[in-house]
Amino acid sequence: MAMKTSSRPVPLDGEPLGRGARKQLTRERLLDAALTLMSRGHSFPSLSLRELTREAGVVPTAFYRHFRDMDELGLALVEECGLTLRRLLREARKGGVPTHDIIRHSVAIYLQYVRAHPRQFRAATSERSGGSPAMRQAIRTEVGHFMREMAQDLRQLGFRPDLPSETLEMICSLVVNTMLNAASDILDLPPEQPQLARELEANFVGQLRLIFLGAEQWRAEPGTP
Amino acid sequence: MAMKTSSRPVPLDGEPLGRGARKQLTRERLLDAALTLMSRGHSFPSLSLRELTREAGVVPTAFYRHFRDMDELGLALVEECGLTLRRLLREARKGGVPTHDIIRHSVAIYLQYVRAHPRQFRAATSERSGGSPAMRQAIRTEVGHFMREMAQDLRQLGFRPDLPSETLEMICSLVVNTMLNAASDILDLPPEQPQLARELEANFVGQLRLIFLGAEQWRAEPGTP
DNA sequence: CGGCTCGGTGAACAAGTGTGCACACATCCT
DNA sequence: AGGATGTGTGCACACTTGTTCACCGAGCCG
Repeated sequence: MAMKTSSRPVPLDGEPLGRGARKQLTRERLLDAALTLMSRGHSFPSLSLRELTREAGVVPTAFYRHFRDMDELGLALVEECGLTLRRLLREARKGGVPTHDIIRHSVAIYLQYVRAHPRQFRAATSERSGGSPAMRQAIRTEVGHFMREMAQDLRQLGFRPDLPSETLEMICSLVVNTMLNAASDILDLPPEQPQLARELEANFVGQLRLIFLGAEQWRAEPGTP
Repeated sequence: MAMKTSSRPVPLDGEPLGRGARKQLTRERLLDAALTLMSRGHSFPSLSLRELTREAGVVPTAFYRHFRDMDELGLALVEECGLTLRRLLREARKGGVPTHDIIRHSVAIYLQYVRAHPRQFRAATSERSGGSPAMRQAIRTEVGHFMREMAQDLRQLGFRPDLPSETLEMICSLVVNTMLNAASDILDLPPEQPQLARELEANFVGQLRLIFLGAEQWRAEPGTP
């Protein structure tokens, strides 16, 4: 008669947690496992349910206590990452009006943040055009929120108050896309190549400066330097 | 004894083809099958070898006559798509100096091309940050070629001859990224929504105009000691 | 305390997967 | 012509996958 040592949900800490708290904990473990596996090269659509639960340290069937299927987990993942990344915007909001040095500074902060949360950014940039149509749409919506917040911030900072919101959002969409591309590039270069990182960062700064240069000159008087 | 009607490589045409030609034909069929499956929502890393050969109309083991594994096929796919897309650049090269109407025109041509080759663009934008590290690197290289060609063209057209190649490539990299993002957006919107397509196209045109506006106003290093 | 809820478990299944092997047969090179 | 080459085939194997089912036992509510 084998001793069935079943039901050992949280071997880490012996603290007695509430049952709801415990549920959300393993739920977060599943989401975290997805991010971890993705950061190891797997792309989300190629993740298997079993692989995921293995990484999370639970039995495959436990998955269904939290999500109907992988798509649902994907959507939850997008939402969580979106929240995390928008927290970044709030932090970076402390910067000022877009002048050159401010851009350089913001870029440094941003890239530092990217490097500190590689799994989230890898997932965001990876599945932006990779996953299921539903997931793509969700990411697009999230990026849209991001872009709109940035536009609102620029307006509030008194940047080009003459421009209609439409134009401002067009500009911010360009900025956000550039930021995400830069994040993807940064995460892909070999870790022990500070020179490449410098070049990439300089490139990134240049692109943003170019964009804001164009934004400042947008619809300005033609032929008046 | 059952009649084994084996070895029927090409049931389509009875024309006797050279054996090497036949090989390349099924090779292209495999690549084509990959594109087709991807255009149906599958992302490349989630494609199975059997699914692919099924779509291509060959037996699974025949795959190994052409590629060692799926990764190798992926790289071949990237290369083929890169060639196809660079052909586009040659066509679009007939445009002139970047003025506003020229940009609008080029955008129209580009989007038309995107819509005419949805599978290639879907694959390119989808796996740009999605696939295996090797695949990402390959796509990055391909995009780099694209970007360099564009920079060379701009130079040859006499656009900002005072700018160093580095800056020009920085600008073109921004343009290329914007183009790919636009392609991804275009392919993702519902097919029966011309209004959304118009808005997206206007957005795209605006972003490119913004970039070139900034590029025209760009001045050399503002003092970096 | 006693029953109920419900997150987690293990066993089981059919279906699909990658890959090795021997074989057919059209094409090519002597 | 005749043998060599090499692409496509069929079969086989071990393995993983998603999903079902009954069951356990801790947490919660009366």
